[in-house]
Amino acid sequence: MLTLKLIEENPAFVVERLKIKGVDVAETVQKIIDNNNLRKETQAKTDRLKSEMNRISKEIGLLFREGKKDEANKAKGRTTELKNEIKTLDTSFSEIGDELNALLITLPNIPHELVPEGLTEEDNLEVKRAGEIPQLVEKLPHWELIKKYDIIDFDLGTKLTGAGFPVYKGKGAKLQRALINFFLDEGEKAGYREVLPPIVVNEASGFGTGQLPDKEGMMYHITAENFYMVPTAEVPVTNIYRDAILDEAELPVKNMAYTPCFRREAGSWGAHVRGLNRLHQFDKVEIVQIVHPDKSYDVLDQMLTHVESLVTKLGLPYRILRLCGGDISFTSALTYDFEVFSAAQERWLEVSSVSNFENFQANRLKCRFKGKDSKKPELVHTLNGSALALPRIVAAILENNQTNNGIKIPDVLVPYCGFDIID
RNA sequence: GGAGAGAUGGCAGAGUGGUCGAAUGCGGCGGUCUUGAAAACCGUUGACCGUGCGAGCGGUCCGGGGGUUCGAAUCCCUCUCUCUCCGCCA
Repeated sequence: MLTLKLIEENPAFVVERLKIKGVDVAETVQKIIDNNNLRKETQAKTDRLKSEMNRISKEIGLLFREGKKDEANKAKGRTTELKNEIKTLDTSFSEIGDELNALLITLPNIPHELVPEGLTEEDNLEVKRAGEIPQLVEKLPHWELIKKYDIIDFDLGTKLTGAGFPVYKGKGAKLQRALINFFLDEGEKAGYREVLPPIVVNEASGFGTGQLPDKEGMMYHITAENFYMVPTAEVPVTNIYRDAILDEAELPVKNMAYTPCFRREAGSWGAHVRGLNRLHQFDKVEIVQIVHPDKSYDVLDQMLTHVESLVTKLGLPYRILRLCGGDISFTSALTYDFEVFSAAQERWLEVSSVSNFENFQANRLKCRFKGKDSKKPELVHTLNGSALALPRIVAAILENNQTNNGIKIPDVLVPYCGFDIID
């Protein structure tokens, strides 16, 4: 969430900038300011009364010690009214605080100045395109290739679970494992520490990274324990640093994790989501950084370079898009999407999304750092990106590398797979 | 799943109704001594909110929430977590 300080100091700026995200928050911002003023007034009042109460309590303590029981009991009488007043004020104080919070969490992050205007994905800005689009004579879409070579089985997954939960078989399974290991090894070379987190998380974690309360519907909910299955490793990996005060010297913190990801994707099925294009369960390696506020945009570039190296090494044609105001996520200040071209579908498929959240997530997480000379802890900046999500990469590899003899495995993956062709 | 014990500052650990934001030790920071360092000694050492230009002042926080009391780290209820024993089990 946005910091109260920013809203207090520059309400017009907040309202103006959020128009780029297609929302008008003028009313909410005004309510927040009013609410905050009321909160301050209320606190000033209660603090005064509490101070008085503390004073009397101490006096009573002293009187008892000196054995002046009558005087002490007399003093007690004066506290009854005070006590009631404090209770009433305290209640309204916490109600005001709850309301304020409820308002604050409805505001999306302020988009960075580079974010293009526009409301739909049509308005995203292509900033780079590279790689050769293969010219195929005979092109089968991946959903036919997987049947032809018997490597991924959707029907079987439907039998075991339901639609969108494929079963990977033989070389198909091994290709998954190869990609995961390749991505993790590349991440390690780039300085990321591997973590293997839980893939179910509690409510506080869901809130910390912004999936809750708004996007509750995206996650599978385990109601018996009130746990959620992770839609991305971002949730557990970022929440490691919830309620943490880091030493400035520890920054940047660079973590990565492989996890399966679970998404309900309610109501988002249609013609474009055949085969591997959209799943309820898929594999992904995620990179996460926690950095000094001054460094976050350099780090964003660094992360883009890393993701770019992955698609390049896999030999996939790709483009990089800077997301426009309407397409960028609620929590992000600046996001770049990577898309690879899948030659049989003749479509660009999103395989990575790299974002700088600035201090928006950090404020929810209460993740701060303290410098050697700084008195006050300061919010960190958080960033994350997929590096990479597997299914669409697999789709593109299968489609782009198909030959009459089988599907050629990209050179970098051959050592991981132990075979160079799927036939 | 059954029985019991516990949760205190960065860590260890005292504190069972009042002057406790909390002894003590370790760690951290500053200083004295030293060519430098170590040792020793002295000082210092949390977060949040409000208020003030500021020094400061006021409030809240001893796992979370609620209660008793003039007053709660301390008593009661409840939740979560940790440990020990038993059962089950990869």
